[in-house]
Amino acid sequence: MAILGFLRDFPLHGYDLKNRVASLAGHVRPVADGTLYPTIKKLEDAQCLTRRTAPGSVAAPRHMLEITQTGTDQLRRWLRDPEPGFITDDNKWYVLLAFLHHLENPREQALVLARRREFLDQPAQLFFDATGAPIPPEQLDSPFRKGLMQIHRSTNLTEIDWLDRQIADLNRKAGYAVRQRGAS
Amino acid sequence: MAILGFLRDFPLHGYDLKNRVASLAGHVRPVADGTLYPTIKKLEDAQCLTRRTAPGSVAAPRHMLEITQTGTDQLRRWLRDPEPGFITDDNKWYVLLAFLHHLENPREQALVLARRREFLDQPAQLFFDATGAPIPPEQLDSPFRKGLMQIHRSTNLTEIDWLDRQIADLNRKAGYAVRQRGAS
DNA sequence: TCAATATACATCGGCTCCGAGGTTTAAAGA
DNA sequence: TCTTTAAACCTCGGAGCCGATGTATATTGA
Repeated sequence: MAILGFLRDFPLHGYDLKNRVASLAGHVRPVADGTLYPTIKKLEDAQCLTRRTAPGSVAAPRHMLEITQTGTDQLRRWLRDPEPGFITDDNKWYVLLAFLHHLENPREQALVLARRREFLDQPAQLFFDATGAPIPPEQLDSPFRKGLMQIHRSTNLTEIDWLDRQIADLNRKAGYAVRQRGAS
Repeated sequence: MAILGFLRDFPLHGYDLKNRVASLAGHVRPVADGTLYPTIKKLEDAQCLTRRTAPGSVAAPRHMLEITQTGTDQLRRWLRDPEPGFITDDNKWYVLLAFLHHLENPREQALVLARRREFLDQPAQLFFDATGAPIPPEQLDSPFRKGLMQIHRSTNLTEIDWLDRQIADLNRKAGYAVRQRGAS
């Protein structure tokens, strides 16, 4: 998703892509050559991108990669109907968020944000005692577990706040679009 | 790490472990049978845990798992000197945090928190333009990328705040310990 | 002039993990 | 009584990813 997402902005060669992906997701977990290049080849085989050789600006020749219509469609499908992990795993969610603007319909964008919002709403019950009964945060003896839950709750609230404002914004935009279509 | 961490609290059988791991890390990404049971076997082979069969309270017989001294040592090594991913990947970091109390020395605990603190300190530069120049957050045209960076910064500050208070606390504790040893 | 470095691409073995499928046991319901 | 459900465990094939290794090219600097 990150490869197609970046290529949707402008054509890039593999090495550049590697650095951009590394800056985004890789801040957390850098992407290895052995992952990137086979993936590029897979996307090429699937006709999601095309490559043409260009002289390297500094050294070896580059393969300039360009996204195709097929690739754009694929990217939009991934964004519109993301796999569960992209909603529940923060790392993946951030990657998705970084390219959500490529889904051009504000109503569809809002739907994706709503899925995340819904996920954040369910209260996290992380720890249980020997009998299986949930332990409330204030009864945890480990200060680290206490902090873990504090941080989790606080960051969730921050994101929920942003999500709600964003969803309202997008629905307003979608509403205008409908009214304009209705008026024309 | 989660398996040994949970077993350090009290003995459990595999099925129970599965639910607990799923509640912790699995809130994000549930753990599959095909992952859990081979891992238990690996830990048993490495003498990190022992198992004895007990009648199932509800149905099929259970394998009660108990952590050994070797397992405790291994757990402490993982906690004391975590792999980079456990510092930089939020999911893994939260798992580590959930069991950090099993590292009993407050000075060692503080050192781990300091590693996370150091990581959070480096400013995240996530996006670049076509020339490779970094794009400042306020110049991003995508509201999602803007929000992404806002949330990232805000949650980082929350965690940094907690980390600093916690590290100070732990060092105070370690200081008392030293003074007490010195006075005796 | 020659080595060292950085750019840029590629492959391969190995490891981890998942999901699908399967087994056994006991309780619950029809 | 018989089926269904849930608990509890296990295995295997395949997919994905990583790290090591290797190659070619241009610049830098000793």
